[in-house]
Amino acid sequence: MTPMPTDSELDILQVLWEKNPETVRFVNDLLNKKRSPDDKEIGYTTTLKIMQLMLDKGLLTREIVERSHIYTPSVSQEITQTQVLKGVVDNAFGGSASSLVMRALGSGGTTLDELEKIKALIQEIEAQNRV
Amino acid sequence: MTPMPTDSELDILQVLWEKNPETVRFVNDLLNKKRSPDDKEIGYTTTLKIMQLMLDKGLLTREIVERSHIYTPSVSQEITQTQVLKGVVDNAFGGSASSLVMRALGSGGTTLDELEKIKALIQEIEAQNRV
DNA sequence: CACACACTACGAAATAATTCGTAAAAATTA
DNA sequence: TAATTTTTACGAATTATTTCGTAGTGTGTG
Repeated sequence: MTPMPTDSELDILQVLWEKNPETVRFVNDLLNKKRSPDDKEIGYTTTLKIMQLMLDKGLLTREIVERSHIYTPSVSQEITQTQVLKGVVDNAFGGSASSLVMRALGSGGTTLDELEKIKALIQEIEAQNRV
Repeated sequence: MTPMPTDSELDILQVLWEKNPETVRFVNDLLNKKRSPDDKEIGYTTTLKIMQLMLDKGLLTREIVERSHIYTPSVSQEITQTQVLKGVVDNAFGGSASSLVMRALGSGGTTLDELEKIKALIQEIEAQNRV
């Protein structure tokens, strides 16, 4: 299995999952656009270095198109998010996924619309379980 | 605000939230009992050092009882879990708490019983919102 | 062609987190 | 009371992560 991505690596993966595939330049520009204007810019070579390390670790693949490197995630968003979540459940929620869910729902930040979707998912899981 | 606890700090906080308040010896023993027998033991002074750092950061307080130091968390489980969750939502779920919830529910690990509790919580939140 | 520009490679510094050794002090035990 | 044990304090090594400077290479422009 690929190693757990670090925080900066997750920042980069999030860009690539959305915009995949892309160049270092593109990723770096977008990361800088996203961050609050008061903290310091990430240098281009910083992003480059991290993406090169991710390549070594097997988190990304790349191909050379017109002498520029184009990166693609080699780990899926779904698997990675599940992996991250498992880490957090263990590390901060005593292993209980449901207490994580309850905490997430309880601290606001979920619209009524989203609650509907979540209810629908629960129905689905229950139906699945009933088979 | 207190800083975000590191991974080892969260391990310790989890013990103290549950068993609070306790000594370094107790925490260290319990942490070692919990971990898989194949990875190396955490040394007593390691746990001691981290708890001392946590004291400096304001994550713990302590009092001296019969010349032994007794530690108590000075951050609540609820606030800390919310803080950790916010970090993860930003760092791995593009800021969407509901997609974190859906992922957590989707990857199994939730019993029917827990699903019921979650549904109840959703009802409650919806009722709240309807006011 | 010479210069400026964009890109990659890579070493290494800076920062953060974890781990432990050793010393000192106090308590218990033999 | 001497030896052993328990505990805290603290410096320092180790490991992981992030950051960047500099050099090299190729492209295009004036």
